[in-house]
Amino acid sequence: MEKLLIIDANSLINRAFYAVRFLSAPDKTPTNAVYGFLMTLLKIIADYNPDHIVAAFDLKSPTFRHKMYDGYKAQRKPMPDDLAVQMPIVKEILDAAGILRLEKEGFEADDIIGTVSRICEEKQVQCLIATGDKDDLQLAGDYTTILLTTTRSGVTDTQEYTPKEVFERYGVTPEEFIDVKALMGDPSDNIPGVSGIGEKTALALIAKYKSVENLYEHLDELTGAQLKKLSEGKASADLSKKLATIDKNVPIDFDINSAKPAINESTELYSILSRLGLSSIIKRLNFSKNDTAASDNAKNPIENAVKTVIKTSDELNSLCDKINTAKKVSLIFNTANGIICGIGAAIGSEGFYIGGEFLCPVPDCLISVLSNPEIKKYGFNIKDALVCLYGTTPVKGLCYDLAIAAYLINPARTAYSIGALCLEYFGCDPTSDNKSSQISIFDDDSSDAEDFITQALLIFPLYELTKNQLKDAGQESLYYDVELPLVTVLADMQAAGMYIDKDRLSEFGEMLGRRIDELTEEIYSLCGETFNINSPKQLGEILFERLGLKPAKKTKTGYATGAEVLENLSGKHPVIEKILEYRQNAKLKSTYCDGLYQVISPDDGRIHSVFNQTVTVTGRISSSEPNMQNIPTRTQLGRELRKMFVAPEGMVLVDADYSQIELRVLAAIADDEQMKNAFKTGADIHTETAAQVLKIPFEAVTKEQRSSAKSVNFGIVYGIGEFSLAKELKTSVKEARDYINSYLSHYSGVRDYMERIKAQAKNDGYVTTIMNRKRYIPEIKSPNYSTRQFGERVALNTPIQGSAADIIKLAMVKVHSRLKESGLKARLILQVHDELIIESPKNEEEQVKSILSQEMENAVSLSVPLVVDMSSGRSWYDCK
DNA sequence: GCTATCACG
DNA sequence: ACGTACGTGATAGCC
Repeated sequence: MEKLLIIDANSLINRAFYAVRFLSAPDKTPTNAVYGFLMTLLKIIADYNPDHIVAAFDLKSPTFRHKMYDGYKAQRKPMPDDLAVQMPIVKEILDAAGILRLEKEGFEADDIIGTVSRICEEKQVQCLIATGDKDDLQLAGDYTTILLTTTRSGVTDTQEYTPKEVFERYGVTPEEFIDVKALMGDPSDNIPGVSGIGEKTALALIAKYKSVENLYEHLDELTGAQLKKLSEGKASADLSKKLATIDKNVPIDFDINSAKPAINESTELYSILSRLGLSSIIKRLNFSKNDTAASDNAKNPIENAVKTVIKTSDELNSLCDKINTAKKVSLIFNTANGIICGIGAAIGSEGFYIGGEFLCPVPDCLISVLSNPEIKKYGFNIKDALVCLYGTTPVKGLCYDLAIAAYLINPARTAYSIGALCLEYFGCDPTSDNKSSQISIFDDDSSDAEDFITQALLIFPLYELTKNQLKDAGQESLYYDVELPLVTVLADMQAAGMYIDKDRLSEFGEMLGRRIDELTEEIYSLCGETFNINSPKQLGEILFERLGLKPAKKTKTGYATGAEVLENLSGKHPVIEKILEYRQNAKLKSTYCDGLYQVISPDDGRIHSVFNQTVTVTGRISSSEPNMQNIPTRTQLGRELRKMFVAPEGMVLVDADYSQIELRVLAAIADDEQMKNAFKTGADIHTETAAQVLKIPFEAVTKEQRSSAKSVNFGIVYGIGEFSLAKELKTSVKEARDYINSYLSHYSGVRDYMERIKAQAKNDGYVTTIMNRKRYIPEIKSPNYSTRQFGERVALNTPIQGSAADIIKLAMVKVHSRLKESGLKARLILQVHDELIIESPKNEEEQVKSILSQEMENAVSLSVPLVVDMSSGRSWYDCK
């Protein structure tokens, strides 16, 4: 007999969303409901092997039940956004899979399902209904079986319900199930039922009387409370029965033969699934080789590889010979604690592993391979190895870093491991496959060996795919001229580090410690109690309960006690300013004095921050362990810390920072004549803005007016809102709105740009920078207002912040190479987004300054000048 | 492991 | 009626 499967799509998707932990695609689109739904669907298909499949959906529009009863589903909360965005994706997938979708204005999925099942009953076709809701149990019939799915911790369990099972489980027939619901109601749909009658009573009554109507005819047989409840609830019971009854006569065109193929493994389906990163779904389907090769690849790209672990120096020598002949090798370094403890290498489909025992020191044959520019190296996170090899082995011929390529293709990726990339591009992860297989040649002490060989082997096939993607996205120049050379620049900076005056740092820390102790005592005494001032929870209780201050703001967990809140409270109680000072001192001591002290290298007394090239979504570099990009400067006390960062004897620090780079970038990409002119005159941009927007002479601009203009200039770059500007300016929303309007009518190019870039982001799904750096913005299509607003601000800001990042990165590459080719000892040691710091011998200072200003100001050619401010001094503090 | 806070551009 | 300026990283407290 032919078998038709009907999917109660909304029900299954909804269940899947709550049953599967949060998952997301590489572009951050949530996918847990999609994934869970498809897993359930595939399991049911595998278990029941239907000949036809249809999926029924609810529509947003009101149904006949809403018209009948205002309260219908009235209390239902709107779908979470993370779920709502997945609905259209599931539809897209079903369409691509050739699964017929049914939906009908004015009806619910259940009614469509009922109608289809009635048609099946009439035609005597076996009908299976996959759902997560018991509502459909009323549809069970001679030819109709309900598959009630429950998903627990990712495992789908199905219970079959034929009329027989319904009766065994509930003691009523499927039709009577409607009457049960009419009595007991359904809180999730807001069906009232009879107040005071629950599931147990309803089942018992219907088992005995068979229907609501018959029950009311025999009401005289009942007594007491039950009689009272039922008498009073008759109208409600009648209404509820109507609401609970599934309509089996929905006017739909449904021809069972239009639901032909079970699942069609189309190329389109493959591309959607791979876009979403749902490789485990892909694996379960049978896509043709052509599809999986649609992006040029076979399933396991390294199936026929040969793997060898180097055991002797002779073998290592002959490997090096091989590499010298091949002129091309992929390398993956196993680094830990600044030491290379292993190298995976591949030449074509031959993979090798060189263990740590051969690498301390690195043997000459390997050094000559690494430093030979003729031998092309394809790597992954090469910077780590460069840092390890710094000073002993110059590495030349770096021609690809896969991690960086993957970052440019989509900077929002969370996982950059080779395994994760392989999963994304090939639908399988050979690096994790290894772990389960037991291959005897690897069972000695080299447990890492196979993993690194596998990774090295995977670099080539991933290179082939990613390099084409870079080309298609127009990112070749960004990659080969900026990001790839930058790997070496960052490695050099990281290896160089920054010298710090250790003793002075600890003295400063002790000073702060003494002040913190004083403040602690004062705070305790002012509060009449000791507590942990560092605990926002305890502090909140003290301030807002014990001292009775007015809690201005709330957080998820309690009272907000941030600086902003406290500042508004200052004057209300003497302890507030003490707490603010305490906070400042505590922050400086713990994060900076103690934190930095711990990471001073015992070898050279310098701090070697890690510069991350694949972290930010906008293209900026980030700095960590420690973060050297957030050393205090805004307050005098904090700024003192910069006195600790010094150049060693005979050297100076040279500091160059771009003046207003983001606003200049904005002027250029928005092509705003007014703003470009403002920069061309060379006057202070904020004063200029104030003068222009307020239509007053430049000389007449007051400090306050300049400050407001500055806030607006910043705000524009971030995607300003009148509310936030009002808060920033401490003025009314109306005034803020007037200012923005006045600003935008003067800088009309900026206004146009804001509209243009948002439309573009909506249309393309991404925005780009001047060098074609790309960021996807799925949020901009969100049905949720604030999410979408966020997307719009990001669309506005990313090209600005990202283009500024492009520019300074290019400048860094140029400065680095100029310093090298000029044979200078000066070296770049730090980048802080719009600022470069070079440690230079005193006698090179002038030359260094000239290189910095030339290369930074001319890194790119914009329609506005780029201006660099330069300073130098013995300490970072002195660079002002 | 998450939240609140605060340091930077 | 709602939320409300972009991008980072480190620390401390707390579950």
